[in-house]
Amino acid sequence: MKQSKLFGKTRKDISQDEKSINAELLTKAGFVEKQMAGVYDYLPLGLRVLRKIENIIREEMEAIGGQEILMTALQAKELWHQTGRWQELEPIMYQFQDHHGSQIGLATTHEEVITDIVKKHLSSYKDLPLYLYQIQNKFRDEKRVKSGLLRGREFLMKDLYSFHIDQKDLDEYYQVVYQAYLKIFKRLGLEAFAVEASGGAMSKQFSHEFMVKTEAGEDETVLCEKCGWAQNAEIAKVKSGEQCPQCQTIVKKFKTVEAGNIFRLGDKYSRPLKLQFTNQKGKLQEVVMGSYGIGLGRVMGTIVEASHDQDGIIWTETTSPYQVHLLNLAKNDKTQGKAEQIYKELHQQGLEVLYDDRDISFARKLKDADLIGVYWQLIVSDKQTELELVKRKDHQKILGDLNKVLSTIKKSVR
RNA sequence: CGGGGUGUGGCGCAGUUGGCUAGCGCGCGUCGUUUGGGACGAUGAGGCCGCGAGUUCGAGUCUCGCCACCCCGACCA
Repeated sequence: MKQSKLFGKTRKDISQDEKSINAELLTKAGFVEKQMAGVYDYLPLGLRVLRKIENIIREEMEAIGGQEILMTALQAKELWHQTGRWQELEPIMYQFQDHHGSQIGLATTHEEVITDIVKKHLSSYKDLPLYLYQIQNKFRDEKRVKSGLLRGREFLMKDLYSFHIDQKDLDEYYQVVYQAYLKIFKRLGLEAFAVEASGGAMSKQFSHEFMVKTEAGEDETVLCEKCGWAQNAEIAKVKSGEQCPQCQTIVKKFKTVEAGNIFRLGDKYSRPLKLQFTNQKGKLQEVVMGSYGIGLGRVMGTIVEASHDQDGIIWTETTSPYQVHLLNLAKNDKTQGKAEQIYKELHQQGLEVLYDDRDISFARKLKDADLIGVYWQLIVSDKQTELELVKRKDHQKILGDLNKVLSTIKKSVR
């Protein structure tokens, strides 16, 4: 992609009202644009990152047997009435009347709908277990939005729902998802750890939250840095400064962001909505359910919070909007041609390249590149005869010819 | 839900006790000089001062009424 054609410019100044680091950097770098408080548009760079996050999550969902579907955001009151959540969620659900006088709600979550859909296609124990997921927008009329992408009113979320014949089967799959989640966050380049939490409005049974350490976080977690034991500070029996119940190390309290969560729902939804199946003995029985979420925008915001410096964002290898940011600092024609050639070559090698071909000063190119935060920066210039490959993460520099550069990048990508 | 604040070129902001032609920075256009860490000069385009009413010789500025938005706190993924 030639940067001269890229939609979305970097900006030096943005509104002083924007307090969060993630929204500030993402806006300055041209990844997102705020439409309203807690509602963000994604520009080309931002969407590329979102897609990368999405693809990693999708791959891991498929790997544990998930089948992707897409449910509606518009939902009728009737369905929600049956579980009692039309009233329960009234404070955060967008509810309104359409021109026919029907009561409609925008989905805050999809347990009711998925249960209703599955009911139409599930009848026997032979149909179980079943794993369905979607990546779709959720709407929540938060009393107070804040922290940029970390708490929005419209946000993209991956939600997986599982259906089982009994609690035992759910418990086993719960562990599978647990491991898949750890893998997802690892692939995203985030250091996440699972903490025990109460199920909140979703479930009465124990659940887990996947937390990432950052000052921008709204949650507090008691964590043992040695063995990884952790609990949500709200329900933790062990307090900061006390000994870890597993390894006796002193535990500490950290601010964290909840990037994902998993719940055992049991029959909370299958009972009121009558999602039943015929068991081996020919009798009707309630399906046992689980639900598992990850907020994609929140993940994106969390990466920025957890990985940036004074100059800008530092994307992780797998979430960087492009793999390489090629910077043309040349002014004479010969080097200009060299940059063009390298751009074509990298492209042929199958690498995603953002090529800064703009006719502006070198200083602005470097500033912009640091702000945008692509994982690798590749600099072509008159002064330096060799190519300069810079890892944005630690400013580690590698000088060499194109072959050396290519092998370094490819080795890093694996 | 409580508290605080803001609406002025595309963006960020200033605008005094009401006063004359509404400014500054960034960005954008043109020309020239520059080129390894946000270069410089010249020149140009771009405004229903949130909306409505009122006071006044005169309103961005004062009064009243709307509308919209933002930040902080409690709460919540």
